[in-house]
Amino acid sequence: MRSNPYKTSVVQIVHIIITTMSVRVRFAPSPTGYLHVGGLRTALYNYLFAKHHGGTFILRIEDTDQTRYVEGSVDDIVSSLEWAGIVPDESPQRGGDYGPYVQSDRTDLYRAYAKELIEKGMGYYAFDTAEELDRMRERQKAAGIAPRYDRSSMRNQFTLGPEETQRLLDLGEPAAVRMKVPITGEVKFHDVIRGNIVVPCKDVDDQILLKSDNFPTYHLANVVDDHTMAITHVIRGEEWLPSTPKHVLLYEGFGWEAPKFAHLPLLLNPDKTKLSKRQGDVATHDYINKGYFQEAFLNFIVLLGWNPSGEREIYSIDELVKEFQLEHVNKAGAVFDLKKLEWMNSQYMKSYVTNNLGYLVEQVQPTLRQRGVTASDEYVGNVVQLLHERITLITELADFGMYMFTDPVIDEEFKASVWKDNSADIIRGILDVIRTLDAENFNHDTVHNAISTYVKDNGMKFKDIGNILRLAVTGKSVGAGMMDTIAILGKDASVYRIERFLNSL
RNA sequence: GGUCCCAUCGACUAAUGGUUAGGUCACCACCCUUUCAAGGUGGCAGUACGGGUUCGAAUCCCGUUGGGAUCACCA
Repeated sequence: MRSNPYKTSVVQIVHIIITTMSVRVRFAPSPTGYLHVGGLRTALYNYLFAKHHGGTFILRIEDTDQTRYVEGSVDDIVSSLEWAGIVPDESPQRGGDYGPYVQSDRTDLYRAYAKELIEKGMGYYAFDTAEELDRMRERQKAAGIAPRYDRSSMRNQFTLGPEETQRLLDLGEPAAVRMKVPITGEVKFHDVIRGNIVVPCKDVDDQILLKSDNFPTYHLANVVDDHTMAITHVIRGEEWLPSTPKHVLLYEGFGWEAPKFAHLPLLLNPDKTKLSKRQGDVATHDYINKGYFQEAFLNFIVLLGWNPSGEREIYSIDELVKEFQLEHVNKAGAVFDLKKLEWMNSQYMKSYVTNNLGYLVEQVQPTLRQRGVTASDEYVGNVVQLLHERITLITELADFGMYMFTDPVIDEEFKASVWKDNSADIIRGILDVIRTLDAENFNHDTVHNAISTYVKDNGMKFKDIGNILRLAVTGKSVGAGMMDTIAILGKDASVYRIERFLNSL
């Protein structure tokens, strides 16, 4: 195939024409808390798929359960997506031609379609109370059969008859609308990631479509919305797979063409269960607050379930858009491996140090100010450069590198382990050497040369002075190379620190 | 328990009937070295099991086992 570039390009062009016609996908979270990292990945895949095909990415809020609504969660979702750079083309905030984009603003629609379903004989009224349903399930459980709505024995329009049903309706009795699932036959559908799936109708429950509070359930609302919003591909988590037959049946009932389905593998805890709060941070804002880089986090999360080659790890968002293919999404769940995330973050750290140091300085300055430290951007940049290989998160810089901004605190344990009788004399000697250096021409090389000469002249090795010099200048046992550290501190600060240290002896 | 989904190194994955099963994280060793890192080199380690189909199977089919999801007037 490679040998015929002409053929390849024609195939590509046809592919592009077919697939860029009008891909429309949506991310549809419910405002019940924060944006889960699994949700972020779902949004990312939707976004990449849309952009890859030149299509439209839509944000829709699924708030049909009023009891679960959590104040502020829409803000969290929107701001987290914004942080990630996953910006919807249509959304409650932006609007669009297919709005409203909040389900609670669309309830008239769902009611009308529920009514249509009843008229078509695909839906029916049910009057059972929560207690009656509980008892039904208990009976079924006792009998050892699967809990399922028993259309033939419960209080619904079939067992009650048309007159009684109408009477109850007129009385304003609380009524739900259920889906009338065929007794026989099977539901077939195709999943882009998993292939063909067949489920016998007898295993599909008569799902509630419209609750007695007149709000729709997810099942009705998502089908109606996806159809009316002209969604072409439903890309969602695997947890929706078991209820997809219901949705397919609804599309058939309405006489609508169903969108293509793609069910994404789950994100997993280390013990392989569905990623949960109990075993670590699951909110996107947790990772934002910890200071993970946006690009690193996205890069990490996108590779959880999808990989364009297996030979490369670092991808820019543009490359991801270019490479993304639903067909290459894995079927099996992926463990969320923090260690690899940290590695990914440090890779980006390194690249920012060489390509975008200003970005890092911008991130560090607020945390320094919080600790009462004022330092120039230039100096902060130098320190970031000096220490970045020793931290994984840029937010750790202020803690790890505080000794570069304030008077050192002596690590007494370290001191005890390296301090010898002649140490003070050596430090004094080095201090004298540093004093002779030109403050204007004070850098790694001049410092290194001067100190090396001193070491050699006194018949020592660098090993003999390294630790005590570090102790005198930084107070700590770990840190960047001493010559660089002293050079960045500058002559005055270095002299001051060593003098201060000697005075404290 | 019913239904559905899934199964390559410890983890993320590549290999879509023909490779000594490749890469990355983690781990181990060595090198570098003034500490700690970073970096370099090398190593450990995998097709869950059993049957088929085929000249040839990680790859296709069946079964077993294991794991997961889901079974609400939640999404």
